[in-house]
Amino acid sequence: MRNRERERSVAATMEPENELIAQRREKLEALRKKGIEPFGCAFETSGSIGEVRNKFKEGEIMRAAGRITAHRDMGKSHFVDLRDATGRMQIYLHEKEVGAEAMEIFKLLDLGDFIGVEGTCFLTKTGEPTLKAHKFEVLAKSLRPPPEKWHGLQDVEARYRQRYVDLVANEQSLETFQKRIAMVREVRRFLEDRGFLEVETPMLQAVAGGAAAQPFSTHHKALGLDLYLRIAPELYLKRLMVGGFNKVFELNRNFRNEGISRKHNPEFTMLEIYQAYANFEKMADLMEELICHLAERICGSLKIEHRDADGNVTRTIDLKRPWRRARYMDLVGEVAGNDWFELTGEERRFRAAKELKLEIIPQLADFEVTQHVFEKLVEEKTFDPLFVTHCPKELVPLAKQNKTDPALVDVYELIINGVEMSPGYTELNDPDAQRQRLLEQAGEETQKIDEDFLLALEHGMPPAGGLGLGIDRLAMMLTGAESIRDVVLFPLLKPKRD
RNA sequence: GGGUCGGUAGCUCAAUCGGUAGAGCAGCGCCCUUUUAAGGCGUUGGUUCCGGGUUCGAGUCCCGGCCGACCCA
Repeated sequence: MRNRERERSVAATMEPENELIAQRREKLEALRKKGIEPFGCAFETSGSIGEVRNKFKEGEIMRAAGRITAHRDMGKSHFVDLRDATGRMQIYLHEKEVGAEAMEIFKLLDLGDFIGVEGTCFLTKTGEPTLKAHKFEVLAKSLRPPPEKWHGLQDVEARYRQRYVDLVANEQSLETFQKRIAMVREVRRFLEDRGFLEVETPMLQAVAGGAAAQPFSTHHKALGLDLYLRIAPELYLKRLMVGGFNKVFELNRNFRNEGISRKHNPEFTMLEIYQAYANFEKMADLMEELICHLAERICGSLKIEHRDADGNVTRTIDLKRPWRRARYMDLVGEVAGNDWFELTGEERRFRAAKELKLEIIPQLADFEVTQHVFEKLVEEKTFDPLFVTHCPKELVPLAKQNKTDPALVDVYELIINGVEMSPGYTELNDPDAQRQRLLEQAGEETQKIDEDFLLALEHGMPPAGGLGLGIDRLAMMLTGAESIRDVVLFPLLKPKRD
């Protein structure tokens, strides 16, 4: 009694109830009146639905549990689809098998409810593997109706806000996330097989270093200490190099307090790898190998096809090795004229604006004008893999300068699918040069100097290669997602208010 | 931050020039013992995102706001 009263008051505090929800609540009560607890307990299964389907053998008894996603009512016999993330299994229900009482309970079930079934495997006329139920249990009642069965959940906002509904209603969305999960698993296997150790370094940092980005700030009460969520793990992974770890990686979240776009979520997943005694070229080889491995494992091919909603191929990315490697200056020359670097700053601005039709705001430094040309005319137009090497040092303060041209750094920037996918460096391990470079950059980028990191370098860091890989962007490339929000389970949105 | 587009039943979508808000699915009732987007007959369901304004009359036009998508910065 008391329970029921509490339930009513819970219901009453929520939004005005619609008829469909009210009906489901009535069924909930009706089940309880029959002595059935609609939010059941543990149910022994023969495995996930996918596993039951694999083990399926005519005549054998199996137990499966899942969500009811379809009901085909033939009068005395009923067909029900049971689903979980591993697949679908058809259940056949008939009064002869389960008894009249169970059929009364079955009438109180809805699409979206969870049940557990024990039944005999058989094939229908059309050859569909089916469990002929002899008993079933109610495992959980769903109080809200599922989306339309054919179109699924289309509303983009609802798909992000209620991803759990999206995953149930849209098979394509489920596939995308399963691919992402497989990708992350394969990255770990690949690196472990090659002797890399996975490490965990601080996400709360007193100085947010390792990249030029706005951090999120927070506060530790007990220490009275302002802290930042990390924008990169780089400086801690390098401390581990100092500590004697020669091959390490970290695969986890970074946070950047900046704009949200098709390519940016404030929290995103990054892989960083460091290898002692390597250089950027060795890291490029490793990256090539890793991404090809992932493509083969997840997509079964090095040719990745992106399709639109109608299934037409909109883009094909060819990952066939070896991947092109070209110098930054040569690539800019290809699109902006081979004399680009002989021009004065003024001439470059003029050409970029007038001939190349780019918007050049006056605040840009000279190297930023060139970088803008690079981003618009090279990066955004390059879909097959391209390693851009020997970038200007202003762009990369943590990499080693080139021996023959100190204006350049020994790095690659890997572009695939029109976006920067992975940077790789020959890491700077000279503490004095590192301090100088950070000071040069700190002026404009408000990057504070991490003195403890410099202290670590003074203890000696072996020469090393390092790389980063944007896992979200890689997932977009491998799944054909147009937006990062389609590969992040719960992307950041403004809360909905009344 | 700026621009463009969008928000209609639980879901997917209609609604002509400003003139009674509709359909399919889901739900509910009935028929049907191998269906699979099951089928047939009937039927319920609306704060048209929110707040103002114009008008005899607003889902539609105007202003403001909220949320989202895309583009730009």
